[in-house]
Amino acid sequence: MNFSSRLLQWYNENKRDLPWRNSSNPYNIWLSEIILQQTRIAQGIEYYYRFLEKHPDIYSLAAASEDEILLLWQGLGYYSRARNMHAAAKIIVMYNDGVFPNDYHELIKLPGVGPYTAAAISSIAFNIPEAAVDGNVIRVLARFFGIEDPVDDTKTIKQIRAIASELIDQRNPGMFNQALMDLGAMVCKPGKPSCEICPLANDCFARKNRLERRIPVKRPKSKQKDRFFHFFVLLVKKKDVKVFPVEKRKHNDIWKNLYQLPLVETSGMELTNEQLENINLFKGFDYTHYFKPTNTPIYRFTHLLTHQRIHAFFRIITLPDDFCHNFESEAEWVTFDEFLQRGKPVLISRFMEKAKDLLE
DNA sequence: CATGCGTGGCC
DNA sequence: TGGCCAAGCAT
Repeated sequence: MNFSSRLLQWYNENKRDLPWRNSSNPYNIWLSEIILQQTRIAQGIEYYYRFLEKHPDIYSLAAASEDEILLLWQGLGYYSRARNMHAAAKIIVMYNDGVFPNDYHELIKLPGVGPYTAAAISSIAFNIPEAAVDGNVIRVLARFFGIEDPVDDTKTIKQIRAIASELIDQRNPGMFNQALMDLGAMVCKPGKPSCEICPLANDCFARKNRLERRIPVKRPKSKQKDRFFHFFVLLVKKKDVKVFPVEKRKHNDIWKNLYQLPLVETSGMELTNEQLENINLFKGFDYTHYFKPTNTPIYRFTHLLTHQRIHAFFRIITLPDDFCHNFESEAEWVTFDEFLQRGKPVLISRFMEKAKDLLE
């Protein structure tokens, strides 16, 4: 039996029962593919249900606000996926009458849709023979064919795409692509591949040469950077209701367009009086009149990202009831419950839970 | 084209 | 514990 036949037979007997596999609706397929980019199924599956329930079709998604979509996406990470997906929905509704593009070259024009996702939608939803090459496929084919160049190199990925295009089953491209990915996820795993149950093991270069643990080869990773974030809850009591200002992150940095508390970023742990002037909100307001950084209780969190280690310090500052917030500011004042309805980084959510009693 | 973008699970 | 990894993409 050839590569494709062995693979498809294995898939037929071992495939996972995943919710989007019960659908051929391109909207559902697209949604699942965006959610699963760089994300484990176990983490993404609840979000898939949540999105479909709230926005069962592309018109519903396109009509939503970006804030609402980011709240739905909260906790899933890589938030540009949510922003791009929402933008793509608007484009499809506005310029294509809500009809999902059924062509690889049209699909890849959509924001958030790259070579992998365009091929996945093409093959799974429209039965077009485009090879969907993700991390799983790269690992399987690198091992099978003994490709020892770094797989995070664009050249190597292109090479593997070309190989996959030769191998793909012309009759069942969607099934072929998903089979290769399932094999990578369930059998040809990164750490300990289960070669003894692999349908391709007999002809696998890495298996034959005992290189399963050496392939795929990866380039050394860049170092983690330390960043120091000082967040402030500027608490004001209005008629027995506690409110505080929040702001939207707008610059091109982590968590773009998510909400946060007023922030000062410093180069080290310490926060000086002078640096308080860097708080974006209420320029010209003398914070030091109300508190000293050194004697205010601090809630500390360390938040790990792929390339950054965020050292976060949260301070709750109580301002007088008659505090006049008549300063130049883009701040919005919210209650604890209102803030829960804004899309936030997990770091902020963790703090909010910890400080719940003090803030509501 | 190298780099940055989140979060959680695993050992 | 800390490093690796997970259905990539944009710039």
